[in-house]
Amino acid sequence: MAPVPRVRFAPSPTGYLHIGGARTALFNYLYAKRHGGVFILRIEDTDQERSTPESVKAILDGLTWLGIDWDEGPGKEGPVAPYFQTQRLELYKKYADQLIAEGKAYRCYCTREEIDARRAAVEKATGKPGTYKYEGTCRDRKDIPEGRSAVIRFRMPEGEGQVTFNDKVLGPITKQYSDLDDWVMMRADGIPLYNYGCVIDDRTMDITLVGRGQEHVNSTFPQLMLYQAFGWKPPEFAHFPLILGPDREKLSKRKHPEADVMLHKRNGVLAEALSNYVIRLGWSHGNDEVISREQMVEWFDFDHVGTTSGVWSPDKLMWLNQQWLKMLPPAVVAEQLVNFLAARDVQVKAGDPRLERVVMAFRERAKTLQEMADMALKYFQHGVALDEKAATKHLTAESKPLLTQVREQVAALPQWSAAALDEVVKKVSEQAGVGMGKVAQPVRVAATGGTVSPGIGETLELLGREETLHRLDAALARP
RNA sequence: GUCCCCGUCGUCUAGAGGCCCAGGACGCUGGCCUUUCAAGCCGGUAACACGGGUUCGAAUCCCGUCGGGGACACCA
Repeated sequence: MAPVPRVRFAPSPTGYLHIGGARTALFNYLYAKRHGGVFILRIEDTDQERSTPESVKAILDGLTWLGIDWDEGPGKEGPVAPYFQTQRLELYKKYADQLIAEGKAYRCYCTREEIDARRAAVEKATGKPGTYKYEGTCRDRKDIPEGRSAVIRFRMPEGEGQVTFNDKVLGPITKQYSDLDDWVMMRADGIPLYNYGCVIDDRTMDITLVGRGQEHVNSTFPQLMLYQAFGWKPPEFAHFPLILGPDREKLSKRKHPEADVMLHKRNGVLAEALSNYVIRLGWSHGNDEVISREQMVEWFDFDHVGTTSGVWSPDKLMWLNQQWLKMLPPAVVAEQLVNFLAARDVQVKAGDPRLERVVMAFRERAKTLQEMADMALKYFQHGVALDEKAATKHLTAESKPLLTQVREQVAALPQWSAAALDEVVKKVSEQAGVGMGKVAQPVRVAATGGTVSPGIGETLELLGREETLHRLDAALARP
């Protein structure tokens, strides 16, 4: 009987939720849901300088917005709590002591300055960066130098050897011992470093599979050494391809503003669309493009996670967003549109019947809620400014009599509906013996100020009788 | 530089030896529809990095070259 899969997302709270992190979270989440497992959120806040409570909140908010809810983690204390690394310090100490007692780790009294100097010397001598490896100065040190604090280093086994693991995405990957060194597990103040804290937590939280970005494949090896030293069976590993910016470098907060999940929310992207887009970057299910959360849960697997990094494409995100704008129930979209209208000083109460009509009218024209709000703006305002060019072209001496007819007939309409309004335009143009455009365009310009809008009946219906008549009159009154 | 990973249309990808002179999607583009703009529908554009093997047969397997990315901290 296989144990219940337990996976985790372990962000460090040093900023907003990153797109790459969001996808890592989503992959893990889907894997858990798919296999009836548990999705754990662990906060790796051991970087004292950079971790902030605001970042924790930002990450939680981002995940929540995307509909990625955790089974255990902050606010959802479970059997292996706590879920903040800074609250698990005794654990790290306990296991470090054990390793030291067994001679598999040791205290190192070299100061940071000494190490830095030696590294600089080596790199200067070889002329190559990244070639420094800790010499093992304190490996067999017996004395305890006065006035010096000690970090704890892992003791790499001597001699030939290699570490291998079978990645669920990449396949077997191997590293020679000789490429590793005695890395620092814990600082003098008892705060663990990533590779150490990560292993202790994954172990003590009963994680069965570690899914993370490919930037972590190299850190898997020292981590594996630790499992070996403790005699623990390591979890499975799955490394996901990176997401690249337009410059083909790893999407980073520094260089790529689009790395911010919530920026997209602010831009009017739907959570459904963003997660749909992001999951297709690095994973596929045949030719399917528009994928619901339910389908993701049903279909997700590591077999179809790709091995190659993907480039962020705003075009496709926009296309997907519109697909979702059209697929979601109008009421759902309307609810979100309210905020975007409010930001434009249009106060509409959620549930206002006009909202859903706006959504239906503009979801085929807008790619984002942002655009939709811009387009919808003038339908909620009183009166409209006429675009000069459009007015000059369409509000002419020839068109005005037609406009007047339309005005009279719609005023008398018993039912203010798009169909009835369209019928009026049709009738007027037929009677005048002109094409529909000859009537519809002047009406459109009068009603919206410009030449572009949804179907004319739809447009007038949206405006309402009172506002329509007001605008038609205003246009007619124009010299 | 060292180590690790990767290499199918501009981009995201399907493809697990013959179904592929390579399919879908975005983008771009021609047309249809049409009261405008969209949306929709139909069509076009464009790729297996290169060179060697293995095999009756390779985008798919192996090797090399080149190219790209990632990691090389008392960050995560």
